[in-house]
Amino acid sequence: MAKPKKKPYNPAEVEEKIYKLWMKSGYFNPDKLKKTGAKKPFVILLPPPNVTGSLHMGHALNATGSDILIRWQRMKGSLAAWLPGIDHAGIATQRVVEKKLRKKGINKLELGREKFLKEVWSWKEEHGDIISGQLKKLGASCDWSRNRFTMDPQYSKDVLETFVHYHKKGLIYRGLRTINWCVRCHTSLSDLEVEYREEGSSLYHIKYGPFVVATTRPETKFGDTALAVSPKDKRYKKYIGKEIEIETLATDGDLAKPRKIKMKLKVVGDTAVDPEFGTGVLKVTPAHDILDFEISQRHDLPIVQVIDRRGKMSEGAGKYEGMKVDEARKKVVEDLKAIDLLIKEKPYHHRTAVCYRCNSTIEPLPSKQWFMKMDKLAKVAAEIVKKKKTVIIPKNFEKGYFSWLNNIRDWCISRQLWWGHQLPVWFCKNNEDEFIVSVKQPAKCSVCKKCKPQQSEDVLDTWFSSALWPFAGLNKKDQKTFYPSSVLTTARDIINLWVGRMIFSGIEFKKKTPFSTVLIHGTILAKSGQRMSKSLGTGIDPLDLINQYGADATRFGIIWQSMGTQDIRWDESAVVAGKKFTNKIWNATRFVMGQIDKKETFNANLKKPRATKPFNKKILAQLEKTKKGVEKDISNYQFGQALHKFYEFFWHNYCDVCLEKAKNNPSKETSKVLFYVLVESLKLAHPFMPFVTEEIYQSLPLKDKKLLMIKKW
RNA sequence: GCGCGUAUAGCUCAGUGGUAGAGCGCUUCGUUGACAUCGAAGAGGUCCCAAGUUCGAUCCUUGGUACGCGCACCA
Repeated sequence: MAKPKKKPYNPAEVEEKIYKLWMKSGYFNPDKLKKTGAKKPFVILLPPPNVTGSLHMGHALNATGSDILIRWQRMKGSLAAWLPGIDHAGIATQRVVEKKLRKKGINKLELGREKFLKEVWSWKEEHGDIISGQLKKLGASCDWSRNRFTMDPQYSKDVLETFVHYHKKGLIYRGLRTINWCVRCHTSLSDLEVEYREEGSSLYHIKYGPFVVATTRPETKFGDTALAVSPKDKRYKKYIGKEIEIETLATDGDLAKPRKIKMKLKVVGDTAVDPEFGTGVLKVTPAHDILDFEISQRHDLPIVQVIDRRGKMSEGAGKYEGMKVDEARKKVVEDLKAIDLLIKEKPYHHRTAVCYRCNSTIEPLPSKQWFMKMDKLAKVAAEIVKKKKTVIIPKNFEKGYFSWLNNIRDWCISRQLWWGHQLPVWFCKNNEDEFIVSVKQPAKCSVCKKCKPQQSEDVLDTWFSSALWPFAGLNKKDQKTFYPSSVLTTARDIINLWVGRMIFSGIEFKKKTPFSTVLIHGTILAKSGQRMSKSLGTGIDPLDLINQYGADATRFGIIWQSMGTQDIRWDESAVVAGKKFTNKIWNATRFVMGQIDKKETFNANLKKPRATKPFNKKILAQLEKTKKGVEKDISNYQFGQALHKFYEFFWHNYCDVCLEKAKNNPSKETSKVLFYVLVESLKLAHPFMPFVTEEIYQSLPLKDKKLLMIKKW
């Protein structure tokens, strides 16, 4: 006779049901948790994923770590609160919606700001919950009743009030400066939003009168307003402060006939110039290079713009006007060669600035933008970490943090986008540069006393609003309970972009650092060691893993590989191990239940049974040791180590030895011990593998049992 | 350029100043009572290289090499 097939544990049948059970219980919400006697807040902020995002391995790693901490603390009796939310992600979202409209043949500009924003909002309504749903699939026990969006009315109000606050304090100003301009997104970017890409290019040596200048960007030469040398450079000392006459490329006349023209250029001495580089002479092009702009400010040099906002040569470039920058470079080099001003061309490895969102070239351009003065705030942010009010784990990231803060420039906070928090700035219609800063629209202009001022078209940098994440949009009572939070777990690439800014914002507005610990987890890489990315085809979708192996197995697989804060070369075999392990727990339970008298029920407050038999004594001792080890590891954020300990105990001590012994020595004592160890194991495993443990727990013959999720640790 | 990290089994990684470990994979054997998503047994390692400290180094020190990452205004 054929043996009936046994059914292994099937996560698909269990997970959704269990998540609903948790949601229905309300214990994700600390208000409800309070009724169980929980008092001491333990708060984690979910780094708000972009509204455009969908769950990737980084999110999954981050969320699993946070969920382990939150579930552990909840079981330990803390008032555990995991506050989720979504970031409006200015540039990213605007791009997505623009693309979508373009496919339908709709142009953003034709549509107009108001209608475009309507489109973005409806896109948000449609997509805004996707990532929350994916986090739920992973088992994340966030307090969804407090789900925030960075453009919720209250959140937006807090953002605008922050702007007004800083402006009143004199920390926000408007100014014309050369800033990073993305020619595709058509907006300014902060220094932190610029990334660099290695590119082979050329270093051109060009004749400038008595000098030779080495540059990678000959096409910007029409915007030169000086030459700069190091004040210490003996070769050039005599020229400093003088005007020299040079021969250069003319911008007028026939494009086909390059010719020379004479012009005068001032020579300045500036310490920013490295005498060792190139020829030691720098052409100062204030409009198209940020360093050059700074030099121009120190020496009071004029700014001549020759490239426009589309990345094309502008009027200042004369006959080259309208050419794309790359084209112009080729042509200018050709022309310089033709008139014997190009000395040589050397291959050169160069790092080109690109937009962190769209990856296209950044063009430094002069533009009127809003800036935040950073010197004082940076000092505050550094102090907090120096004094260990906030501890960054691992410690070596502190170095980068400090070096960023020590060399910081003012933060460009305005963006030329439509999607975001529109600046609470109102311009007088009769005086271009006069404005009023106010959250509400002023009824009458206080400058000209006549007009109805018009709001600035700009919006704020997304990171300006994310900087307020630890408290913005929360009501007063919640702020009191949930600020400051406990641990922030996040990826290393946003330490400065986000974490540092949250720290000084927290001090500015709440007088306390927003979190005592920042845990920087590793990065999950492809097995090849490459970065996981969709475009490289190296990405792994955690949802595929969940569908194939179950959420518990996926979490197991991630945590199994998370040893401390090391990067992870992703290996799916760990998820396979996780699936086997969930099944092992499932089957061990079936065995234990078979050992127990069917009519017997246990008190939910199970006491440690007395053991006389050696193997029973032994397993109880091993359990205690494992508990201690797991507890210690979780406290130290060593999630992988904790999971390995539990695995070793459950599989190799409990199942391989203890259960086998029990087969040959059945007794009342043994079954009591087996049952006790099982229940304790479920508790230990729950933060790591919440679904299967809860499902089993619910099936146990326990009187007055509640949820494993809130079972006392 | 400066800073940081990593190098241990076929793969992904733990670990320890004194016989080297796990998961996955592989080999052989084992299916009538928890589990074949299993059990038992096993193969598989110059612990990157060199020097130093030490009675003893995979571990500590120094110097290399390789790979990865971060920062910077070298035009």
